[in-house]
Amino acid sequence: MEEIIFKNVSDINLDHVFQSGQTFRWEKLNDSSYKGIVKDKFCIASLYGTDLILNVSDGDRQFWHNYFDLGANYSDFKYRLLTNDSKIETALKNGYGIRILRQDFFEVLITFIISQNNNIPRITKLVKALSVKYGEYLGEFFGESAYAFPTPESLAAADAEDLKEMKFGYRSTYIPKAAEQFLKQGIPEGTILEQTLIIESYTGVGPKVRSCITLFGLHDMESFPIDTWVKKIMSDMYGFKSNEIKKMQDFAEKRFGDIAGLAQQYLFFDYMRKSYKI
DNA sequence: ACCCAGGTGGCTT
DNA sequence: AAGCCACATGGG
Repeated sequence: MEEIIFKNVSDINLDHVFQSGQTFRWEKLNDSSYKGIVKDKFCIASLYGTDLILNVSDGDRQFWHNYFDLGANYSDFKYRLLTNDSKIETALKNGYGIRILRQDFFEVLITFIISQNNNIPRITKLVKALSVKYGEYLGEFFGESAYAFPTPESLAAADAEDLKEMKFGYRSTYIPKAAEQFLKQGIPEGTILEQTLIIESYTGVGPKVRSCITLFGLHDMESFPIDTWVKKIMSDMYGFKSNEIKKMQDFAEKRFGDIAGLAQQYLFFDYMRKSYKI
């Protein structure tokens, strides 16, 4: 294990980063630390004041700098959101340390296919079980065997019947199918509109899951995923009816512009936290 | 026994 | 284009 230190990191809080429903591969250890697996690396991330300390199996500083999106200025983002909409202030305060991680596209594709009509604790369990069964063994890590997220090849070869036994339910057939399509097409390229069409052509991917994939897997900060929580937020805060999805999208685009996805994360995190009382 | 969770596919108006 | 409904599973 090697240590990487990023000093004076602003706008970061590990609970906010890892419990905002963007990744399902990090586990809380104590007040200041999480352990997680990213690609074929494991990591213990700790925050002491404004110093982000990583103990990692692979000390590639640039990789982790990119993963945590440390090149971006989130104070500026928040300032812009607030000047456009004073109503978002509470959510910005409660989720001040959210950052949009730069995650692996394929992992995001599969985990958000799993996420549909499901809840975060259960998604986390399923993603872990999937990694244990189909992912590469990385070694012992905090007294536990660590496994990478499965490769497209291994999931393309997975048997849907096995996935059913693992309780993936009706999503079982979607997973090998998606992996197979990804092997043929790779990461979608072109304009965001072209990418959108490709991503929604996956079975089990509709507008909401696609939106999460472009936001978290392609770092398209304009994407504004509307799930059951966001529907509630949009009706409680802004007076929309719960079936007015198109109107909500247009509103978000107008009000939050090129960082609507980030605004969504602050709102989602704040509302979900209050409802779950985590 | 119902309702809900980071919804979607398929079918019917 | 919009409105139903089935779909697996587990927790409240």
